[in-house]
Amino acid sequence: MAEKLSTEPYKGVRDFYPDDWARLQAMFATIRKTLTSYGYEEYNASPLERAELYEAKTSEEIVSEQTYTFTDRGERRVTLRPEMTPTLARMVAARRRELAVPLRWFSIGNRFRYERPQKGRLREFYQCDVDLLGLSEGEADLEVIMLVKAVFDAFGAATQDYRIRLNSRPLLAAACDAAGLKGDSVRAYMRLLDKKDKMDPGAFAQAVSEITPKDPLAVIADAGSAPAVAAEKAKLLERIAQLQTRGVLNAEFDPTITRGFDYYTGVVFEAYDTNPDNPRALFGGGRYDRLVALFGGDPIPAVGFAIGDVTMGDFIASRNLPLNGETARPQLYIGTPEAGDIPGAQAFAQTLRARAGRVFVNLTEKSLGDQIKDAARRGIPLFLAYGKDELATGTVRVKQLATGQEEAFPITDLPAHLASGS
RNA sequence: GCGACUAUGGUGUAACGGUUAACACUGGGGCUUGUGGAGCCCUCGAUCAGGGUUCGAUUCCCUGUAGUCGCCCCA
Repeated sequence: MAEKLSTEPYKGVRDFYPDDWARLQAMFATIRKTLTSYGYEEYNASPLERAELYEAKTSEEIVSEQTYTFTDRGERRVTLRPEMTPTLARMVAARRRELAVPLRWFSIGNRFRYERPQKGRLREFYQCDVDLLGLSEGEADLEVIMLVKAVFDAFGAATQDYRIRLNSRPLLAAACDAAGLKGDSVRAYMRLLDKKDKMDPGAFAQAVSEITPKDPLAVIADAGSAPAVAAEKAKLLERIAQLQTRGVLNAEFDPTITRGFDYYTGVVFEAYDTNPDNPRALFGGGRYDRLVALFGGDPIPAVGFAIGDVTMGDFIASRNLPLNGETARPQLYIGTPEAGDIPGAQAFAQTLRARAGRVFVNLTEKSLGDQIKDAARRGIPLFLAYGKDELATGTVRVKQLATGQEEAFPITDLPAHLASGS
C-alpha cells in the first residue's frame, strides 16, 4: 500500500451507519404508512436515466452544470436522476393505455445534484415524491395538500409548527400580464419574487422598479382592475377555504411562492417550518398538467409534491419529535461458554429465527462475563447462555440486561416474542 | 462557478515559532475460565497534502484538498 486510502465519503454525500440508516428508514416508514393509508402505491426506478430526459424540459446548461452526467461505453449520455418527476412522467406515458387513472403513486429514493454542498443541500439526498395523476385541478389538489398535513400529523407535528403557503401559476401569469411584463422580464420578476422574503422591503421595491413600473404584486393585492387576475385569485382563495373546512387550518395564500421550475401549470405550494431559525421549505410541489404530454399522446394532468430527508430530519430534530429508529437491532444475544457450544447454539438460534426472532450467537472466545458486557454495549436487551448446563437441565435462563432479572424457560419452548422485540 | 471561515489520534480538546505533540473519551489487552456495565493497570493511535520563510514550523506565508457557512442556482 503506497498510500493510505481516505475513509471520508465522497464530497457532499453521507455514510449511513446502522443507527443513521435506521433513523432514515423510520422516517420513510412513517411516510410510507401514511401514504399507503390514502391508497397511494409505491414505485421505483433506476437512478440512471438518459440525459435527454432532462434536456427535454430544461436548459442544457442546467443539465451539464448541475447534474452528474457522463457518456457510457456505448456513447450514450447518462444522467444520475436529479429528481423523480421526469422519470414518473416517462413511466406513466409508457403505459398510459393500461394504467388505471387516476394514479396515486409515490416513490422514495436518492437523488443527485452536482452542486456546492451547504446547509440543507447535499449532492445526494433522499426524497419522497407523491403524485396524483389523471385528474384536473379541484379535488385532486385538495387531496394532495391534505396529504401534506397527514404526513406532518404522522410525525406528531402540531398545526402551528408549519405553514402551507399556496400560490397559483395562472394567477402570477395573469398579474404579470396585467402589469405589462413579457418574456424575460417575467422570468426575472419571478426570480426576484422568490427572494422577497430574504430581502428588505426597500431593496425589493428598488429591484422591482428596475424590471417594471408596475409591480404585479400590487395588481394581485388590488385585483379589481384586472378581471383575469381577480378570477384566478378568487379560485385560489376558494381552494384555501375548502382546505380549512377539511381540517387544514394552516394553509394560506402567499403570492411570493413561485417554485423554481417551469413545468408547473396550476397551484404551487410549499410547507414552511415556522421556527424562525429554520425558515426552509420542508415540502414543495404543485400542479403540472403538460409534462406527461411531452412523451406524446394526450396530456395527463398531475399534481404532486416532494419531501426531502435532510430538511424533514432537521425539522423533526428541532421539534424533538419521536422517531423510533432502533427497531431492527438484534434482540437476543446467545452466549457460548465454550467454543464447542457454538454449533448447538446456532441450531437453537435457528428455531427462534424461524419465528421472526432477531438473534445472534457469540462466535468469540470471550468469557461469559465478557459476553454479557459485550451484549450490554451493543444495546441488545436480552441475553442467554447456551452450553452444557442448559443441555443438562433442558432449560435456558433469559436475562434482561436492563434490570438483571432472569427467567427460566424450557429449551424446547422459548417464547418467540422474546427475540422479536415486540 | 464566486466568496468567508476552519483543518492536531476514531471522537472532543490542549500545546509562546523552541525538549519525546498533552489530556479525556473510545478501541485492544489484563486483574477476572458459566453470568454485567464499576474500578485499577497496560496498550494502539494524530499535526490534511505539497511548497516557502526560519537555526528551528502544529504555530507564520502560498497553493491544493476537505469541511462548514453564504452567493449563484434551486428540479
